Amino acid sequence: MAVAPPQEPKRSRRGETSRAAILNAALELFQEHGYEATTMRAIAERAGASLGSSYHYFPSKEHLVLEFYRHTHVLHVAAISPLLAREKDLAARLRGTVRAVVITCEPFHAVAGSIFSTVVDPSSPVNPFGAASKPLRDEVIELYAGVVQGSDARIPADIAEQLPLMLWLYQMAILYFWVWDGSPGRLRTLEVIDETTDLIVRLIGLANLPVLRGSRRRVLNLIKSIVERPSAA
Amino acid sequence: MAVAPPQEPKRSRRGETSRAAILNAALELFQEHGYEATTMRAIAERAGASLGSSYHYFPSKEHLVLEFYRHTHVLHVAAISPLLAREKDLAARLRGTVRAVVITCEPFHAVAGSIFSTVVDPSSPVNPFGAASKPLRDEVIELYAGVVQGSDARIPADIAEQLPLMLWLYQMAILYFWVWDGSPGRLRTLEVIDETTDLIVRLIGLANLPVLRGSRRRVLNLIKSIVERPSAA
DNA sequence: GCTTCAAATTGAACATGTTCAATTTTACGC
DNA sequence: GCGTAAAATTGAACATGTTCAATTTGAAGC
Repeated sequence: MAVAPPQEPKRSRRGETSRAAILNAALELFQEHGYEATTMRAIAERAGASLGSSYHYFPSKEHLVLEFYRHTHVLHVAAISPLLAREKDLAARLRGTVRAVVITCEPFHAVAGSIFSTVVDPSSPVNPFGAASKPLRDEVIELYAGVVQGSDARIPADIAEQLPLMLWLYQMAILYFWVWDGSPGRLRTLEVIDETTDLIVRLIGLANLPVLRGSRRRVLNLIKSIVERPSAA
Repeated sequence: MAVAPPQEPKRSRRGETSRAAILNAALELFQEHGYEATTMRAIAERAGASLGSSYHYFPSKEHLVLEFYRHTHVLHVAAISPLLAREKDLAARLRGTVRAVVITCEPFHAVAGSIFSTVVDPSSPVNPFGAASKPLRDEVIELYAGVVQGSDARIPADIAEQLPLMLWLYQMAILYFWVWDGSPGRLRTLEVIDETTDLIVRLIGLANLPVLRGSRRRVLNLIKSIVERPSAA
C-alpha cells in the first residue's frame, strides 16, 4: 500500500475556521462555566455560528469534551518535557509527570467534575476505554512508556510490558481523586501522588523477590489476558 | 436525647402507595429499556401518576437509580446468605460473594451501562462516594466486613481495619469490568473474579513477610489518611 | 460566465428532565 | 359536620441536547 501524499485534504479549509471557532468557544465556555452549564447554543453564539453548524462539525456535546481532554494533554506534554529530558530517576520522573497532570488541570478544577463525569460514563462515546478515545489513550500510554524507558531503572521485561498501561490507569485514578479533592490548592492530591509514586517504584523493585514470583506472574498474565481479549465485542 | 418511639410516621401511608407505585414503575422500566430510554413521563404513566407527582416523591431521575441500586443490593444479600452461613474459607466466601454480585445483576446487564454511568458521575447526587449513597455504601462495606470476619482466616488487625472498604472498591471495579464484558454469559467476568479473589487472599497472606512490612504499613496509612480526611469539604 | 454539486449553514421542531404555581385531597381539632 | 392547614396532585411552561429538511455558499468543470 503506497504511502498517502501529504494530502492537503481537498475538502478542507472552508469550514476549517468555523470548526476552529466552535471548538475554541467550547473550550473557553467549559473553563468558564463547566460542562453542564455550557449550552450548545451559547457555544454557537460565541463562535458566531449557528446551532446546527456546531452539530455539523461535532456529533455531540460530548465530542467537544474529548477535544478538551486532548487540549489538556498537549499542555501536559509541554509541561513535563524539560523534566523528562534531564531527570533519570524513575520515581522522580513518575512523580513529576503525575504532578504535572493535576497542576495542568488545576485551572479547570472547578469544572473538572462535570467534565470527567462525561468521560467516565461507560455509555459515552468518548469514554476513555472506548474506540473514539483510542488515539488519545494510546498517546498517554506512550507517554508513560517514555517515562519508564527514559529512566535508569532496570525493569524486568514482563513488567515493563504492562507498566505503561497500568500507569495510565493509575493516572486516571489520581484524577478521579483530584476531582474530589477539596483541600486548598489540591495539596492533598500532591501528597497522595508523592506517596503513591514512591510506593509504586518500591513495589516494582520488590516484585523480584522469589516469594513474590508466583503472584507476580499471575497478576501480569491476568492483565495481559484482559488487555489482549477486549471484552467489548 | 430520648430514643424515638417506633414512630409510625404520622404523615405517612397517604402517599405511600403512590411512592411505591412510582418506584415500582421505574424499576420495571429501567430493566426493560435502560436508564436513558426510560422517560419520567413513561414512569409516571405506568405508575398511574402524573409527571409532577413523580418529582414530588423523588427529587430527580437519578434518585430513582439509587433505589434501583438498593434493590439489587437486597437481592444480593439474599443470594449469598446461605454461602456465608456455611463456608469458612475466606477465598471461597469472597469469590462467592463477588460472583453473586454479577449474577444478581445479570438480568440487567443490557441496561447496566446506562445505569452505572449515572452512578460513577462525580457530579451526580447519587455518586457512590457522595453523601446521598452513604447508607447503602455503609451497608455494602459492612457486608464485606462480615465476609471477612465470618471466615477462619487470621487477618492482622491493621489490614482487617481497611479491608472491607477495599473490598467494596474492588467490587465496584469488578462491576465496571462487568459492564464492559461482552463475553457470552459474562463468563469472562467470572474468570476474572476467580483469579482476583484468589490473588487478594494470597497477597494478604504475603503481607506478613518481613520484607513487605514497610510497604504494608505505608499503604495502610495512606488508605487510612484518605478515608479519615475526606477530601470533599 | 454559467452550471453543478457537495459542503456548509440555518433555524425550526422535537424529546425530555425539571420547575412551579395552582388545585384537589386528606387528616385533624373543634 | 366544619374549617383549616398540610400533603398530594396536576399539567403547563421552560431549558436544552439533538435532528433534519431546506437554503446558501463556493469552487471546479466547461
